[in-house]
Amino acid sequence: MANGAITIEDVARLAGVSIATVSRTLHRPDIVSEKTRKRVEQAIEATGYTTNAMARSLRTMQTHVIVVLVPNIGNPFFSEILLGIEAVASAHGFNILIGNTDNKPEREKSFAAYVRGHQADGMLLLNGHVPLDNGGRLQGRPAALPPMVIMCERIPGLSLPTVRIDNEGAAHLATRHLIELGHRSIAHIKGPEENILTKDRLAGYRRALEEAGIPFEARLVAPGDFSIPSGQRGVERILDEGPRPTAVFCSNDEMAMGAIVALKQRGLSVPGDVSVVGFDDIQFAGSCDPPLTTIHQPRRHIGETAMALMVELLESGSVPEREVVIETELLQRGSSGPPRGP
Amino acid sequence: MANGAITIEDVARLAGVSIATVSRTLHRPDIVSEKTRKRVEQAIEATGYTTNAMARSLRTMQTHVIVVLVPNIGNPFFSEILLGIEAVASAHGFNILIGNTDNKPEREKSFAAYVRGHQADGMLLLNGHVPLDNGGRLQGRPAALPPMVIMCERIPGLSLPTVRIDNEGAAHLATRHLIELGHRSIAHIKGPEENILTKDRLAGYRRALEEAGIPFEARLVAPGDFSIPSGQRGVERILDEGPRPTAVFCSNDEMAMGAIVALKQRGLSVPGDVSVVGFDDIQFAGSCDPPLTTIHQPRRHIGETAMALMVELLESGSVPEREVVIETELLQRGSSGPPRGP
DNA sequence: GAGAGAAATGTAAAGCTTTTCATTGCATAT
DNA sequence: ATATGCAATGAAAAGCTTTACATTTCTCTC
Repeated sequence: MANGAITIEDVARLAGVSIATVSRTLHRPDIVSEKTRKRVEQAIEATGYTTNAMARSLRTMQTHVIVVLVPNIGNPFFSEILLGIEAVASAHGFNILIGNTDNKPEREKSFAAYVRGHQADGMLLLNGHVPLDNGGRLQGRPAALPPMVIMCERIPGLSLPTVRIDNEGAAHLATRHLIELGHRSIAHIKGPEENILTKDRLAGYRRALEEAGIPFEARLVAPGDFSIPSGQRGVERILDEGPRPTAVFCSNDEMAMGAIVALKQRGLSVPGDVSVVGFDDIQFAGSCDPPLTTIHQPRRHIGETAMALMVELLESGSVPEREVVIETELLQRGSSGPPRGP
Repeated sequence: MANGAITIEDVARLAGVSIATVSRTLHRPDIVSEKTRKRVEQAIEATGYTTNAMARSLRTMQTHVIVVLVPNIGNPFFSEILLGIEAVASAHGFNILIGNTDNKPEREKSFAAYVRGHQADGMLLLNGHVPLDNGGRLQGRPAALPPMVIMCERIPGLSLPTVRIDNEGAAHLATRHLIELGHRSIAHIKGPEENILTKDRLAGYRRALEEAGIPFEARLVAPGDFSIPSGQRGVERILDEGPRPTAVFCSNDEMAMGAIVALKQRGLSVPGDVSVVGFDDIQFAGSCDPPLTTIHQPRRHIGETAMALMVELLESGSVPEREVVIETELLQRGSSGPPRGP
């Protein structure tokens, strides 16, 4: 950096006091006399001093930085959660370091090292798995886990504070909505195979069918990967393979938008011929044509809650082994309606 | 933190060497004998040691962290630029700290303090203005600016390395595209008033009209704020105020999508009655109905270029006073076509 | 086998802050 | 005037690393 950096010593010299007094003026102004405080403040102003955060962190063992592990910042779903995290973080004097993992284990580990290397106080996990290596250690660390809060996906077999939505319940709600409209042949486009979200949402879909006495048909379930094109492909596959369903429940909104594109391309109307329901309520869900019926996740709120839990965890030191389940909501918009009469 | 932290000293003791040797084993393994290196590596493995990044940073005066100031991470436009930054950063061993400013000066300053406080080596500015206070000092700092690279918007009167696209030229291209299709009455929906992007794109629009001998009509220019609803309002206002234009060039894609919604609501077809052209090529531009004709900005590439410039800046120490202009491209999709014949 | 030179290792300082403990200064009470 | 106590300040250690310089150990040559 080589910038003749201004240190606390420079300020002390200019103010004619010891460095301890400068530190106190900054940290606990009440215990320093008014006269010297003024002098010190002037000196700080004159020199343009700001405390070297590294040195402070080294001394206090606190960085006030929280790492957030995100699979993909490009995904607007995550970015709104980040806004919620940000808001609470900055209100409590924390900064967040966003770790874009791309689902690559080596990237996850590199960010986990951040916490281990004392560059961050804790970690928020939006990626659905803890960066643990075989020995049950976090990237080589014995036993004690750093402060962590799991977000959005259940991680089985690990008791860490968790914030999540009831994916199974919400999927059940979405599917029941279609059933109540009168649909009996309801397709589903899944998310990526290993994903827990995928499993939970599929389970909710199946339970709703079951409860309504509708037999589950494997033919009506297409694989997907949460992308728009995979939604298109999913619909095409289902249409090609048998009689047309009257509704499709997609595991996220992007795929639902892809599904609508594919249906339109085949000359089918939405919701006239086929109803489509998504999941997430992303930004464009209300503005596409037709506006998408979907499950609204209060993303901002999820982020806020998780960060609040982290702050509590850091301040109390204790680990509140708690699971917060955030309420979701079905937004009924234009893409779903009753099936065409017989 | 209170985690009986493992320090370099613990490793040294276990390996029976001095801490200097441990440090060297980590830093310059070539200058330590094979035998001791093995012993040290074993001790590191056994203790699960990782170097305390704060202490290292304090010593080396380098953090390998770059702050990126973003107005709004929620905006997918920015998030893809971030991916580009991320990619180059991690390839060079840097981490990025995303500073979501919400366009609030106090937040910008708080992140600028990060650089001043030696918690970051440099700053990438996506927000269009440098967090300078009156005295021409960066948040109180005299003279020397920290390493900064400006992205996406020109900042007048400041000679810092810049990466941007040619907004005026791209807007000109988009407008000329409509003119070449045969349109003569072309509306424009602007971005936020103070924004430089707004001005540049408006200028490009005007130049294209001028070159084609089409008189500029203030009536055909509506204000906007880059949001979907503002695009809707813009179109409604133009339609309400006079004869219908046959095309609309919007200053970004969100507003273009809003414009399409509003046109459809009025029973107008796109592009049959009115052509719409956007700007940015956001993720959903290709999947909406009709697919949006727009200016493609290679966002990832922009991010990569800027971060590469930053790395160069940090490594060479010199400030390459350079302006890189990234090429844009007109993507002709379904939302634009020739005007209906007379 | 001695000595020179190179290689390997150790010692200690520096980087900047916070904080404990000690000291100074002052006011009040005796 | 002296003692007592409190408020304000200072000196110095600690936090962990890197690295310049000093020292030791080794290798090779004569």
